Amino acid sequence: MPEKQPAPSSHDMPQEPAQADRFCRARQARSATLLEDYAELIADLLASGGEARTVDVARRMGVAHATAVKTIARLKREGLATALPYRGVFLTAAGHALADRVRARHRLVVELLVAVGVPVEDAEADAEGIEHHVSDSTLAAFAGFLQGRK
Amino acid sequence: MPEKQPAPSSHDMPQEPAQADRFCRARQARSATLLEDYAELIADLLASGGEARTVDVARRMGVAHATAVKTIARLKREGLATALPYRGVFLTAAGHALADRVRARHRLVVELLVAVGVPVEDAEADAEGIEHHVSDSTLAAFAGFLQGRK
DNA sequence: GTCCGAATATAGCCTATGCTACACATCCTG
DNA sequence: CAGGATGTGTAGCATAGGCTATATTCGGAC
Repeated sequence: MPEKQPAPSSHDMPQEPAQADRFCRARQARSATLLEDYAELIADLLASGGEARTVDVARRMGVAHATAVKTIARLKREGLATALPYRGVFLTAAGHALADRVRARHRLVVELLVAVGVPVEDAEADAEGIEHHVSDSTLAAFAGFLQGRK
Repeated sequence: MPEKQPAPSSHDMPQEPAQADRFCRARQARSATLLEDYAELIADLLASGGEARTVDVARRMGVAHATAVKTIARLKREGLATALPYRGVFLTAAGHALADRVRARHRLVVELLVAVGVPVEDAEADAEGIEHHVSDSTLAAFAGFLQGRK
């Protein structure tokens, strides 16, 4: 048995278990993404208009309303939201807490991007995807960096 | 008909179509993520070991080998890879091009994160998720920022 | 050359996330 | 207060991306 030779490594690669970990974490972040986005959006709608209608949520997410209904059902299942039939959607305490965390993260990511020279519009758009993959450590570094250049 | 009043806006919200666009783009990026990651990993394996075995791909992605087989089938379907049964996996020209783009993006993201103070380990981990959401505009800004502080 | 273990592939199942089409409620208008 | 527009919910379908369990094939040891 060739005893797993480390390969002719003409080119560095990360250690295998560390790499698998990274991908697993990225996958997990991806699956949390949707609920986070919905929670944030619903919180924004509640704050700005007083109510969150499924049709508004759907329009703003850019999906069919049936899709929004299903995702809201999942939010309810996970204890993040409540809704009575034909009334709007509301967030539980947990839902609000999640939305607050996500929003803070989003703002910081946008600020950081802008600080390094990304146009505001692009920063907003990219932040929508990036925010879900920013670890606490990275977030802290962002805050420190922004602080330092004020 | 109340003519869609802009809502008591106690709190700013993005324009609705722009926001939907952002979410759509984020969703699209998310669905491209997997293929990009696989292409990059396979390219790395080919470069460092000379061959990419499905078992290695699976181990490094942190998934069951059956999952890797399925995703590789999708790569083939999309014209990014080729594979003969029981031989390794190879990338087409398109696959290599994709891998190169992804790799360049990955490196730049890591560099940027490190430059603003993120520990290398965390930068590597977060970049795995972030890289798929960085637009060309943002990428260019990153490059400019790094250039400027050299 | 045969046989066994490792690698590979297939099959079948599950959940998440989209969609369209259809059914039912609500509410505003006249 | 009747009726239609609009909002809401349900049903059924598709694909992506996980998994486990079960073949198959390959390749090296003997």
